[in-house]
This record gives sequence, structure tokens and C-alpha cells, in this order.
Amino acid sequence: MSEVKDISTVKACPRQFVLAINDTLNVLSGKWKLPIIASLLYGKSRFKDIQENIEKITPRMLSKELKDLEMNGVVKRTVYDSTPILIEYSLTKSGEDILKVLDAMVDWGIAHRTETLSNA
Amino acid sequence: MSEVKDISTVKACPRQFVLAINDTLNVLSGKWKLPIIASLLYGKSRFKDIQENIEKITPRMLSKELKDLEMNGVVKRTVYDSTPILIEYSLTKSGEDILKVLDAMVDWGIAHRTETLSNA
DNA sequence: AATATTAGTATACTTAAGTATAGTTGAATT
DNA sequence: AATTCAACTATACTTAAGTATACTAATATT
Repeated sequence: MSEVKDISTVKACPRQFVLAINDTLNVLSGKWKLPIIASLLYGKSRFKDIQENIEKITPRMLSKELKDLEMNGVVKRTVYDSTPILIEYSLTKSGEDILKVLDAMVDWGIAHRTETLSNA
Repeated sequence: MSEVKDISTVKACPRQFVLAINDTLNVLSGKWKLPIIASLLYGKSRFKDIQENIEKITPRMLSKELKDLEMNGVVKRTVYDSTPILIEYSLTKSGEDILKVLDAMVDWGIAHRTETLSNA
């Protein structure tokens, strides 16, 4: 059932992988990042739209998280120089690709619930 | 490039999926959960082993996180009634399966670094 | 001229997450 | 009998994450 893995296998998981996982977790963890990404998955939108979309988020948090996600290359902020000035947020390519990770999480989460219920 | 998705698609991502994702995030987020899972991926081990494996973790944190992971059905705690008493921690089936999620995270993280570097 | 709207910022505060350090229990070793 | 080891627990503390509430700047509307 459980076997001890070869030490070479252990060493075969290098820094690079650890960094990659941490990057991913960084983009997903916290109370608001997922709701924001989810909101943007369904199209570009403006500050006010997202805020209305996500009940209870304060403008401070939304602002902070959007900046964070922008810095991490997940969200793009576009300023339209129209009158009135218009600002749109959207996901970058990377931002959209994170759906694959979310899919894996959904799969695990559902399987896990099934698994733990069957052991209860 | 960006298209507005049909509202039916939005509604097609139900509570169940959201719960599943949250379950998964719960098991992965925080400073120590990943190191602990990683440590257990390479075989059963005892409190002291894990503690030595993960530099700088305090017994308080290790204890707390192990309890957490056990409650969430990711880690199993086995007491061997030998003298001296021996306690072993190991991953459950679900715990091992989380590797699939980690793989997806590695993939995204690496692709994301490539992506953002190419845009820099 | 007063009010509303968008896209936020500022300040003060509370709660949650993590750290530091010491102590406990029970058996084993010297 | 005193010391050591494993597997923790207890108490107090610091830092990070999130909340509450009010405010601002630029334009538009009534």
C-alpha cells in the first residue's frame, strides 16, 4: 500500500516546480481572488461591475486584489481615454489558462467528497 | 479575442463546483500544508521526521496542521501500540491524489512564467 | 449650483495566521 | 535516581489579511 520512494525521485522535484506551485497558489489564495477571476472569466468588466458581481467586497479589497493580480500578470487593466474615462479589467492569457487548474481542483474536490463520504 | 459568455454557461458552474474548489484550496493554502503533504508523499513518517524534514516549522504549527489535514481526510494518523508507543502519519488515497492538482499547478506556473517573461 | 456616478484612496480597526518559548506526559536509557 | 526522547500542549506575542467607514477627483446630470 505505502512504499518508500527512492531518494532520486525526491530530488527530481526541483526548486522550479516548487516555485511554480507557489506562484499558482499565490494567484488563487485569499478570500477574494477566485471570485474576481471567476467574475472576469465571463468577460471584461469594470470596477463597478465586479463590485456588484461580488457581494460584500469592499472597494479597498477589490482595488488591492486587482492590483495584485495585475502585478502577477493575471489581470489586465485597460484605460479608455473616452469621456467619461472608462477602465476595463480582463484576464490575460495566463489568467484564462488558470481554468485548467480550477478544473483539476473541481475534480479532486468532488472525488474527495465521494471518497470521504464512503469512508464515513 | 474576448467574448461575452452566455449567461447559461455562468449558471452552469454550480455551488458544487465552488465547494469543491474551496475544499481543495483549504487543503493547500497556508504556509505549511504543502511542505507537509510533500514530505508525506515520500512515505509514512513520524512527527519528529516531518519536523526535521521541514526546517523552521514549530511543533505547534506541525501539530495544528496535521490535525487539520487529518480532519479534512487528507492525512491518516496511526498509533502503534508498541513500546515505545509509535505514531505514524501518512496520506490517505485523497491525499495522494492531490498530486494531480499539484501537477496542474506546476504546469500553469511554468507556462505562466514563460508567458510573462515573453511579454516583458 | 447641487447631486450623482465611476473609480478608486485614506485611516483606523478587528480577526486570523503564524512565531517564540517553555512545559508536559510517559516510557527508556545511563 | 537523573537524564533523554517522542510527541506533543500552553501561553503570550507579532504579523498578515480582511473590514468598516469615510473621503476624493473628475466629469455628468438635473
